[in-house]
Amino acid sequence: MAERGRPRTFDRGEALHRAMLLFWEKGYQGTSMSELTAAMGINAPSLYACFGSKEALYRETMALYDDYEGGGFGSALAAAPDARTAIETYLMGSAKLFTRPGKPAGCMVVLSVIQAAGVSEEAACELRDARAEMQRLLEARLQAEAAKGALPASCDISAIASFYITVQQGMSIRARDGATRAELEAVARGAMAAWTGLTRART
Amino acid sequence: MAERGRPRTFDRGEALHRAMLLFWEKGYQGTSMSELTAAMGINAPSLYACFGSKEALYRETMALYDDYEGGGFGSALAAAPDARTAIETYLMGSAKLFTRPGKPAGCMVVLSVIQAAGVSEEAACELRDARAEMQRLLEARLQAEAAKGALPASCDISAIASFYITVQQGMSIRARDGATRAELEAVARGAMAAWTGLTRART
DNA sequence: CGATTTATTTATCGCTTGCTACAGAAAGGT
DNA sequence: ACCTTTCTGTAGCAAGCGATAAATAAATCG
Repeated sequence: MAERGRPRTFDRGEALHRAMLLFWEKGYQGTSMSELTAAMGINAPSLYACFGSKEALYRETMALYDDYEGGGFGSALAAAPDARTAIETYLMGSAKLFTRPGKPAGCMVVLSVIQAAGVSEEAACELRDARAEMQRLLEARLQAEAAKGALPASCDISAIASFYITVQQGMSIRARDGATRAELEAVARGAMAAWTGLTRART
Repeated sequence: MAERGRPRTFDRGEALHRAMLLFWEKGYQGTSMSELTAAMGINAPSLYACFGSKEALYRETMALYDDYEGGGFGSALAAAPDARTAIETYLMGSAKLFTRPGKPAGCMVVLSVIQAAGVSEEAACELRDARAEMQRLLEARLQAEAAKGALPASCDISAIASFYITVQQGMSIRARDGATRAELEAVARGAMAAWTGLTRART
């Protein structure tokens, strides 16, 4: 079953990647079609034929980000020997991810809380779910630790997860504001200083 | 020295306040002139005559926010009996500020890291300075505590300030994402659990 | 009063936005 | 060869953007 018709003259994945970098940096509304077509090296009709619409393209770049840029945290959390190490790895990994040279600072999913303004309600829900998923992952890891008996049954797992998620999201903003990797790592270490207090059994 | 010419038919402060709420909620690019004029109850020429341009209006709303909405933290920090209480008050106050019913969620200055996209370089610097000012305030309060001898001389004051600023900025995002005041307060308490570890003398 | 000053209304301006109609080009199918 | 299918470039759509020109209205000044 060979492909019929005139073959595409550009690499779809490469074009998608370039679109992702633009959306990541400037948000949905902040990125115009002319910027997109210029960066992707194609004309508007090719973009629409290949991706459907600006919003569909945006959602696809978000999925690409989830898979290749923001990813790996789920397995990393599971692989860590204990929950404390898992969360520390999560924060230290975020510090590195948020400050990679040549890539926009901060996390595309986190910043989309604001950057996705103008997108449809449906897409906004998708993004919100992606954010909630991270909280769910953290809670699951903590729950597993509690099941092992390594965490007091009385401690508030969702509050712990919420705290570390908040720190990580704050790191996204700080990265956007110019914070270096070293600064973010110091923040991560600061957050880990709360571990003992957070996981102590309730009185 | 009475005023010459036809008097203005709208209240400048009231119009500015309404513009602030719009910019706060939707950001600079996300707010259009037609939305502004509709919300302010005036026509475009009145807006330009009174405020100069969309960007000038934006900067003026930011100043208004600084004075009346985000303000009070400087004096609150100084009034607290000790640095720990000062920071706890800062975070708990933020939790309240970020979730006031009838007002956009989160902090206008913090969210401007992203929401101010499209604004001039000069205005962006102003906003960045406003953010840096908060870090400076926290550091000054910690420094004062250290001068009293209530904080080990060896602890890293800028790292402590950086950590709590990051948490507060993270809370802004969480608020935008729908977090309740109670959730944010739990995060604030979580951050305070790091205090002992952060302020312990270095080994 | 008339002259001056300022604000308001109406009706745009030039430009960019996201998007698409159309004609031509390059492949496979038969 | 010819037809079909798919992609590409040009050219342009309606709508909205930020901003303004011109005419009118309402105040003070002399």
